Order: sequence, then structure tokens, then C-alpha cells
Amino acid sequence: MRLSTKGRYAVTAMMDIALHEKIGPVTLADISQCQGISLSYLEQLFAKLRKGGLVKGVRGPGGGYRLARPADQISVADIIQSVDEKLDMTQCGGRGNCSRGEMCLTHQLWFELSCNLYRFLSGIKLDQYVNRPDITELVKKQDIQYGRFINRPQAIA
Amino acid sequence: MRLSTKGRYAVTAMMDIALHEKIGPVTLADISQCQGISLSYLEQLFAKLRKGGLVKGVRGPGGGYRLARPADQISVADIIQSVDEKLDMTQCGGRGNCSRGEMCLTHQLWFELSCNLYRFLSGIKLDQYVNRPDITELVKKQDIQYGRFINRPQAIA
DNA sequence: TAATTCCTGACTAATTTAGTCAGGAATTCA
DNA sequence: TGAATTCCTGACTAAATTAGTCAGGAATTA
Repeated sequence: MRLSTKGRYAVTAMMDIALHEKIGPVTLADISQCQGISLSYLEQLFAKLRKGGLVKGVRGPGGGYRLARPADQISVADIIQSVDEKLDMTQCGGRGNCSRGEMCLTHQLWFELSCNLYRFLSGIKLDQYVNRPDITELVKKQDIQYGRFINRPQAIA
Repeated sequence: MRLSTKGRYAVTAMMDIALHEKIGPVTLADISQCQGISLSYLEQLFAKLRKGGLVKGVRGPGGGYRLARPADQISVADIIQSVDEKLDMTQCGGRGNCSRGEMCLTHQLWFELSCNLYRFLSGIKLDQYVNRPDITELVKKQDIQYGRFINRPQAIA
């Protein structure tokens, strides 16, 4: 398993979209600017998130990305697996042939760790963080700072 | 955080030493052969494990490596941190300045994940696995297969 | 039709992982 | 003593991954 900025970027971007779900689609350009992630890199990540069925793109002016399903049905594990491939900690992919066909000395250990990690991350859905006051406060501050959604009718309503 | 084969190799090697503690020091050459890890790479890892105070080297014929303290006082977290540097999942090292000095949208999430992971891994001491019948069985099979310790007096006793 | 935004693919730079190689230092044992 | 053994060090290399650039096309809206 690896948790690099790649997975973190993806989760941050998804969180940004989830937090603005009511306003409408969120552009990658906005995410890029507010969260400090390279636009082209975001496009790579979103290609995977789209293939993973987590987001839907809306083209044209006023377009952007939306969640493909409700925020309470998207877990952090879903997101990381979409871009990072796997949360598995064993080197054999759980097959148990890590040491010349046999199980290696630490197979059980990594297997148990993987289960623990997966349980934790798949238990966290986007909506949990979306509903936290500390997070919504943070995003509100960001939106003002970067003048986001000032020309969107939904943002006023 | 990253858990690559680097960390896995280190834990596997430490486990190997712990499992043979009663016989005596274990050479890197033996670990290399039995666990299928490059000798020179092991030497790099053990330089870190030594600096981390987890093992002690014994030079000369009959030498090798021993645990620097009892197996029930060495956790998997200790080992990974020695070679892999950190179990922290935040990109800011817990400082909370991940997004231009401010906390990023997902800071809390990674922070909580780090705590969870650390709690899990520091709870697992080497002796837990050393005392498991499935592991001792595995290592006994390995020892026979590779003809280990056949010329060591302690191995007979 | 022009602007906006997604979307694709090929390319590049930096970092990390995994490993090689050469040689020296301490220790044991014959 | 001296040869074998093993740790120990540092410099170097190859492959993979991450993070990012660039150029351009496709769909949609106004």
C-alpha cells in the first residue's frame, strides 16, 4: 500500500466537490487554485475517478464535476482505490505466495493490517466530513478568499 | 506514509532474528538466502535498524545480529519507523499547515488515520508472532530446507 | 460562433526503491 | 599470527513511481 499525495489530492478534491454539491458542478480549475493542486495532474486523477464511477463530468460553460452518487455512499477507501489501485499491504496481493510460493513470515501480519485499514477507510463516507462544522467553516473561508461562485445564481440562493 | 517492501523486508528480517534468538546471532547472509532479500540491501536496512537501537551486530565467525532488547519490547511500528522514517499520513507532519499555511480540507482525516494505524502497529510486538504455532512451524520448515544452524552447538541443544 | 470546460495522450523531471560493488574493521579460531 | 568470517561504510546504478507539463481535441452553453 502507498498513501502518497496522489491519494490525498484525490480525497481533497472529492471533498471539495462534496462540499459544494448544492451549488453545482465544480471545475478542476477552481480545485486547482483553491487546493493548490496542478490542473493537469488533477485531470489525470479525475480520469481515474471517472472510470471508478465516483464522479461525472459536465462539459461546457457552467460545467465541472459532480459526485456520481450521494456523498454518504462514497467512502475514502473508494477514492483511494480508484487512484492508488490498492489498500492491500501484502506484497502477494493476499494470495499467500510471497516467499517462493510459500507464505512469508510476515504474511499474516500484513493481512491483518490490511483488513484493519480497509475497515477504517471504508467506514468513512464523504458526508461525515461534509457535515462537520470545522470543515464547512474552512471551506467557506476558502471560497471567500478565492472569490468562488460569485457569478453563479445557485450560490446566492 | 508508505509501506513498501522496504518496511516489509525489515519486519521479516527482524522476525527471523527473533525466531532464532535462542540459537544465537543470525547472519545477514542467512536471512538473505532464506527470506529472498538481497544481502547488500539488507546491510542498508540493518544500518538503520542499528541506529534505531533495535539490533546489535556481532562481528567475526559465529557472529551476526541479535535483538537489542527483548522481543516483547519491539513493536512493528518501531521497525517501520526505523527504516521507513514515518507512519504519519498527513503531508504536513501533523503541523496543520498543509494548504498554504492553513489546515487542508482533509487534515483531520489523515491525522485520525495516522493515530489508528500507529495504535495498531505499536500494539504488535515481535514476541506475539514468535509464539504463534503457524509462524514457528513455517520457520522450522525454512531452516531445514536451507540447512541452517547445522554446525552450531546451540542448535543441537 | 466563441467561450468554456472536460477529456486524451504523449512527454518530462524529481524522487524513491531496490539493488550492486568495492573495500575496510572487528572478531574468532586454528 | 593469520586466515576466515561477518559486520560495516559509502558511492554508485537501474527501475519504478510520482508529480507535473504540454498540445490539442470534443462537447456544451450562451
